[in-house]
Amino acid sequence: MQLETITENQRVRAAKKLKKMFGHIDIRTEKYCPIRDVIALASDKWSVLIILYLGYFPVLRFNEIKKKVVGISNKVLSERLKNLEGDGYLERTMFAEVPIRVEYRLTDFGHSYLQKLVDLTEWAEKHKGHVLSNRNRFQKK
Amino acid sequence: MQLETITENQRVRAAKKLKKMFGHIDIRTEKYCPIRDVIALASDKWSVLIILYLGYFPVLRFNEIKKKVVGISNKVLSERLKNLEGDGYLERTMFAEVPIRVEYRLTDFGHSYLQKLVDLTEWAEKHKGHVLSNRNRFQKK
DNA sequence: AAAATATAGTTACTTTAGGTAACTTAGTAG
DNA sequence: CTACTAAGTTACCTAAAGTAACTATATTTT
Repeated sequence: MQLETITENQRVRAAKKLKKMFGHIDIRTEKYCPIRDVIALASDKWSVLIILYLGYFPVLRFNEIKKKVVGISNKVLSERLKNLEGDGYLERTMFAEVPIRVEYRLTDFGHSYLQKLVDLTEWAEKHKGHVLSNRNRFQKK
Repeated sequence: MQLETITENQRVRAAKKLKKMFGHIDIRTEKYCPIRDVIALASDKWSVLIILYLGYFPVLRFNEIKKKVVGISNKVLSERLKNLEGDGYLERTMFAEVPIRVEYRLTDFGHSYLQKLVDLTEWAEKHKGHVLSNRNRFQKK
């Protein structure tokens, strides 16, 4: 099993940031909580996969996304695209051709979020072995 | 409205990382996908809030978490704690007192994930105004 | 002229996950 | 012997997610 190497320094920095965050925003009473109101919409697996694919392929059409994000249904893809567009992560361009053509691409804001997701994905890729072996061991108990 | 300032450089770096990721792991065919198998479990709003609170308050008991993570039910809190423990983010210590006492704290691995969540939360905090004004405008259409 | 094709969805229906509230367990205090 | 406490669990109900068939529209094929 892999040893985690979080330094004391990193831990202290995180604690400081949290103190700042929890000091300024009280997640309980704040009208807008960054987790509940921002992250919650854009951090489910489908949205994350959509954004990552749009980070890799700058322009994708509805059915292209559907092929890449294996397992997603029309209904959920359509919902997620609408939400992500609504929150400003991506833009939708419709061409009045027949059959209709619609293109999706990340906005600048979407690219800003993409940076965070790439970080997170790298982290997950690095640690997935750890998670999965833990999960296995736990289930056997 | 706020202007996003993602440099061309950052964008290129993200693209390179993605190329590397998409080159090595094919999210479609991989047996274990970091998004579907790791991130998906630990990125829902309840899990994120639990981990952030455990980052700020190093040790918390069941009912303490429940009070802090306002709105969570016993059932969901219990489920999330079990999942997060199972995947190795936190450890559970039970004291055979009466009434029973149970303590939760982050593992080293949990602290490693906490770093990413703090980053993400900072980002969300910084950009929540942007998201919410977009959302508003979009709904009015 | 009728039928088939293509894309980007939508709709009706089923299944699963999430939320609500009452209940459980065990030992101590009154 | 009744009440209380902490940490859950259980039964029930609602909301979200998944499934599969359907729609609109103009072009292409038969």
